[in-house]
Amino acid sequence: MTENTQQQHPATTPELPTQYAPAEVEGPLYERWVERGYFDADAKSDKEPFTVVIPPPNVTGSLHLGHAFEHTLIDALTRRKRMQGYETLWQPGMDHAGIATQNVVERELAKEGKSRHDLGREAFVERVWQWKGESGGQISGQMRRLGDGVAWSRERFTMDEGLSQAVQTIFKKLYDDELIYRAERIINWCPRCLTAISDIEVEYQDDDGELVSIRYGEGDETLVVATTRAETMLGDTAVAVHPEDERYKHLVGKLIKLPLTDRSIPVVADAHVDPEFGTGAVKVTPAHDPNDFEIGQRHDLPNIAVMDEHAVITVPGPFQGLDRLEARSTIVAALRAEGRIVAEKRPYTHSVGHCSRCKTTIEPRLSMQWWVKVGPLAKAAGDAVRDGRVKIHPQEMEKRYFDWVDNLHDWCISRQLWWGHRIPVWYGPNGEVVCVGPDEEPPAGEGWTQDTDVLDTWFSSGLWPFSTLGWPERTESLAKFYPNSVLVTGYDILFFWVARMMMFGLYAMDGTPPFHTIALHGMVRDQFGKKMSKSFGNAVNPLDWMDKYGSDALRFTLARGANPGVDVPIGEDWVQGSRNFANKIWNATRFALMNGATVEGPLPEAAEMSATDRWILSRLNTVVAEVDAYYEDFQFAKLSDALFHFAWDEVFDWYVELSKTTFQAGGPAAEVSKRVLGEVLDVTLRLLHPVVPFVTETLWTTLTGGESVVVAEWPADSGFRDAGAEKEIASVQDLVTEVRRFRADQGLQPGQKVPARLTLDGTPFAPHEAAVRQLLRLQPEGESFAATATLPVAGATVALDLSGTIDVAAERKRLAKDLAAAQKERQQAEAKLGNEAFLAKAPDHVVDKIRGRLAKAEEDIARLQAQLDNLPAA
RNA sequence: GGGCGCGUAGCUCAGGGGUAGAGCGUCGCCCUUACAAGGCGAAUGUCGGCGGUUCGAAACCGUCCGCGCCCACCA
Repeated sequence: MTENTQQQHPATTPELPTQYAPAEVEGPLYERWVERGYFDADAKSDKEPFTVVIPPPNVTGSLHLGHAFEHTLIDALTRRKRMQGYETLWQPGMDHAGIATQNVVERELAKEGKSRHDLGREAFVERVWQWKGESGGQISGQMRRLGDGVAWSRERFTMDEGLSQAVQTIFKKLYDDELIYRAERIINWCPRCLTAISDIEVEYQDDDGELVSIRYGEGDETLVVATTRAETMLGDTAVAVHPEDERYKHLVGKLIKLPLTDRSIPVVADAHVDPEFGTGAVKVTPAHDPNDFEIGQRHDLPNIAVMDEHAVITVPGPFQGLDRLEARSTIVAALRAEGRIVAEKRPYTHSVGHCSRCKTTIEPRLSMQWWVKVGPLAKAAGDAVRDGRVKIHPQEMEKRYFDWVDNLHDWCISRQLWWGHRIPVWYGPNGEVVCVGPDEEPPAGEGWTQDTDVLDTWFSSGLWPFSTLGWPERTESLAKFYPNSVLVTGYDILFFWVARMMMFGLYAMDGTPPFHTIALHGMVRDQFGKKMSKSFGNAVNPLDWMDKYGSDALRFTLARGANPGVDVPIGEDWVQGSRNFANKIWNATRFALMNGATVEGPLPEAAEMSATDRWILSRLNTVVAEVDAYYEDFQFAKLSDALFHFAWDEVFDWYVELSKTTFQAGGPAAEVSKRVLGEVLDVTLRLLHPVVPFVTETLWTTLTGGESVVVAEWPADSGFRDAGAEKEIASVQDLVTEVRRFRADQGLQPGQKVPARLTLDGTPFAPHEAAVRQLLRLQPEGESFAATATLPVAGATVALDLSGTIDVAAERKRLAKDLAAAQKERQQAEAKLGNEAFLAKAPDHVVDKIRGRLAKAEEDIARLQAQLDNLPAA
């Protein structure tokens, strides 16, 4: 350190090369953090806890940019809290993701030409565990690369033993409370995955279909029904009409012939039918449509299933063995042959449900399944948000949440899969249910069999906030870290996961909601705002960008795009920009080290500091306060942007540049500035650390000699503000900018020295003369000085000797343009101030602002006029 | 069919009653000993259209147009 700070030339500063090479430093830094136990969470600690769980990634492969984004936000939050002195727990783990993972492994098997049935259940599950090992390894590798400060020793998996215990315990509790039951209902069946899925696992999309109108009945007693799923007619057990529909009143209660069968079915009156729609008569297939099922229940109709689990027709006869699509066209053809198609098929776009995992069209099917009775659970979950015990951020999302929990149907939790938590229910020889749970063995003897189904994967992830802490055991960790402080997750799983955690958390933890705040983020999109997907070819492996630009660059880019609840686009150029920022911080710190910036000891008294020093410290503390406020509101984009501009624009481009002459001159003023520069960098690096942990760690430890910025103290606003210094430096900036502009306009090479006479009216500018001269390459005036351009800026005058090189015409034109603008500005301001209504109604600060604007305009006019007058004749 | 949100610089997005902002991109000049992954300077918008409220509207209200998302049992 000491050696380092004595160096004067970059060539002899071996510790920090001129370019930041992230790939070389990130990996070792991360492992050091882990070894030192920074990320561990101690349940016995006296510190206030800060808990956040990872939304457990599915073990279906590797992490994508969406995970990188989410992890960046969570990691930044916890790193800040850790620096603030909280006992932080960032709970890691993964999700077995039942159907998703099973599908992935089945696809792998298919490559070998095998199906899961070739292996059998046990071997298949073994195979999935093997897959889980590989996928899990990749995922944790990516998390380390990203810098996720998780408590690795506490890593959990939704299928590990403790969590299985939790699953069985809550299942039993719910069953005993009659909140879990078994019933035969219409469920969403995926004929490809061969399992039931819950309502939210169905994705509806508008598909093109054909609506055919079919005449049912014989002779006078006929009516016409329309359908897009003609094949289901084989299972029709009624035709329904509206009770008030005069057209059909005479038929209600009668039996009419069902075409293609030897059955006749009743016409029933049911208010569900919309008489305005189609013909006003609806075919009723209770075994294959949820609405029809309900009509069937109301009218005591039989349920006739016509398809098996593969959606193949099972009704004996000509259609048996056809799959549903073949059956559809074949049946329509047969009906047409009988003259029963009254209106030809017409194209019809309608909403069709698809399996969210494999996109296969769902077949509604009557089936015996296990259900969670959600009523009381959902009520509690809604109330917890309604009464403010749990906050949803951004608040607009609350509406969606209420919409969901207030209108929830019972949750089908059984899945006909092999990978997952097997349902802890045994059936006796006569099919009677014996439950179960972790503490009960099934009765000894023959004939008892366990349910072969597994639970919906969200059943176990719904327990995540407390199952990971040891529940149902009343562990120290549970006491310390439940409820979670905040949940950070995507709005896309608000219903799947968040609402379920709310329901289960409140239920299992005696009414204590699982978290205080739910912070929802958006989805990562490509640089054009398009959804990322593998098939579209715009998906990015986060590792590629991390290898190329560093983890910090990726994290900073993602954080900068993170407006609450809004999707975040990202493109490679932007990551590159963030890498440039990291490099900029790197080099600014090198500069500070080379110039002997110090971090030891108290800050100098205000009276000892230059206006430049006071200005930057004033700004620094303002930024500290801003960043804190933004963190509390999950405004990652804002806080990242504030830090970016403060560091780059204010500290690096102005403070450092203005201080160079001070450093060069040496003496007491230089010592003061060295301390200030050290302070500013020290604090800025700490502020940046949660978002860009790696580069800040290297720089901060080098600068301060501290152990690690991970455990450094989070900066506090000292309260220091100096409005006078801020104003003074703003004036200096104006002066410098104006002269730079002039130089550029006049085509003066940036490096070219120009003799100049600086007249600094009043004291404020005098101390800055040396800095200004250096920044602007202004030399002392020579004997032959001939002022050819004069630029008075807010109390200062700069006369430049341009030795006749000035382009007078161009400058005159420019000045005239500016003068016109200033005059217009003055006119507008005068008009406003002359407006009675404005003066009467506008608030004082607005009026003052306009007055200020007028004054500024007048000053500009005077200055510009003077400049014009001082221009030599062309 | 309901609900929510969005249309602001070439692209992606902040902002939100008191003179239009950022990043990236573009143009010009510079390797000025922290940094060319850099410095300095510049250009760029009828803030989707039309009405209304207001002293003042990109912002608030209405309406229309164009997008997106969520929910829903339209056969």
